[in-house]
Amino acid sequence: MSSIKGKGHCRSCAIRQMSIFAQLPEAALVEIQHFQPSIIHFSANETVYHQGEAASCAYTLRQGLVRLVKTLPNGRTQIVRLIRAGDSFGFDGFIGEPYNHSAIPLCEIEVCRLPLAELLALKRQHPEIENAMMKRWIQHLREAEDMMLELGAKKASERLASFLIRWCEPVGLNGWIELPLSRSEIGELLGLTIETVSRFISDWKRQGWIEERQGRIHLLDTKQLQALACVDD
Amino acid sequence: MSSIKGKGHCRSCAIRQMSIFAQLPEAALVEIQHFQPSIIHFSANETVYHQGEAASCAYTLRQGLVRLVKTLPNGRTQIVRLIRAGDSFGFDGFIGEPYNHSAIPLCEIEVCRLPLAELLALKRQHPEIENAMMKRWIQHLREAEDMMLELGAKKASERLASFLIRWCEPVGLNGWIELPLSRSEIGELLGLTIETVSRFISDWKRQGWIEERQGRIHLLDTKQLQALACVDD
DNA sequence: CGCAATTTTGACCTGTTTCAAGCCAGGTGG
DNA sequence: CCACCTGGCTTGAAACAGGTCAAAATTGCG
Repeated sequence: MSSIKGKGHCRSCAIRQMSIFAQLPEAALVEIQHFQPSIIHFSANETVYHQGEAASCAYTLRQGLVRLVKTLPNGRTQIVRLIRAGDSFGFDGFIGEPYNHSAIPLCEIEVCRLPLAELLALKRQHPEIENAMMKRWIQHLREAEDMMLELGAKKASERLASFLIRWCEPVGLNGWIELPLSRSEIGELLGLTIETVSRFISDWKRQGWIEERQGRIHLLDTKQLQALACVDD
Repeated sequence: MSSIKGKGHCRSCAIRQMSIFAQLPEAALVEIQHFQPSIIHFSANETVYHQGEAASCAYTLRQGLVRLVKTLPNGRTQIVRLIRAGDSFGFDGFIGEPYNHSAIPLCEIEVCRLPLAELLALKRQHPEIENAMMKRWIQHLREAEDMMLELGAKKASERLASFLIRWCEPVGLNGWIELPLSRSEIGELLGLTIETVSRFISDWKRQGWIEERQGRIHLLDTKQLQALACVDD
């Protein structure tokens, strides 16, 4: 079950530097002490909010990984974005619309729940917040465009190679990194079946281009993957 | 060739009501008279800006239709958004990034070119502009998510039916409406080949579900199309 | 150890692309 | 005014990528 762990305080927040409140000056942090969003824990697959629900809060992810998923009436699904610590999501209420997707944790997570009304007021008063939110929306729009290119113009192996390269970027392309997505979740993200994902990964392991141990992955031959991936620009 | 037609004046702009300046009070319009963006004409397929170019201006479309296209190094392309009159595009410069896509007119167009530096200043001074831009970004993000679902989770016929229904919505689903996209442009948008698009459209014409004359289209049996489309919610 | 869940693999099938003609409408020039 | 050309659209046949279904292998876990 989800559990409220108490109230958050921006002043002492460990991940504030990664959030939309990063640029707020110390003075402002004192000033907005009345703003105490709830800190909430969710376990894996325990939905934070459902597609279609009225959107009265946005969320900032403090720990873990969340997938934003859209579902078709016939049950087919598509992951439209992965959320990492520091990222915020669920702003549909700002335009008076219900949530456009469901938010489902990939593992145990901790979020900071931000009532939109209060957030709106803060945003008005502090241009730094305003600005940070704007930048993130534009960035997300760019990422969404990139993803549409992946889904619309690339083949299975190209999408998968490109995904692995992007995923491993933080470790410079030659270290081990956690891959907390199951085969079927990778499939949901890339518009492929679990079998297709598994086949290519197995094949590339046999080729010696990647290796995997206990949910961690390591790219050995990025040249080959890069070539497969149809990398843009 | 593109041609500059002069300077725009928000006060007398015919499409201001549809733009991000819609909510500005009359008083503000007088106040910002120094803001005179260029009005520019482009002919069909004459690129407004290229993917990768430094982004120093955003644009508001005054007339016509624009496609935002991403291109892979191997030449494959994907239309990531269609822009209609009143819509703005090309804000990548706000986060210091080059354009993430190319903007190419589908027909003769007229745009209002907004220098980002000036727009940023206006946005700071006038919360109405700020707010209107925010709403549009959120809306575009939602539409992008919808499109990812289309591309990732739907079959060819489902994508096409769903596209036609959305396109014809403005005329209440039983009038004639302009369809200024060629088969190959529809394909680029939906991640399909021109042949696949043509086959389904021809088939549905034979079934008597749609008709088409001189670039205009008319849905006769929306029930059937709706069923095909896997309509969400 | 033994069970359940996930992943892998194989065989087969289907939807979509690819390649190749043919068609049709609109525009041009003889 | 008509033959011709051009570009977009349609249609068919064959190839192929990826999906589906089913079974086996592996992994994680109590």
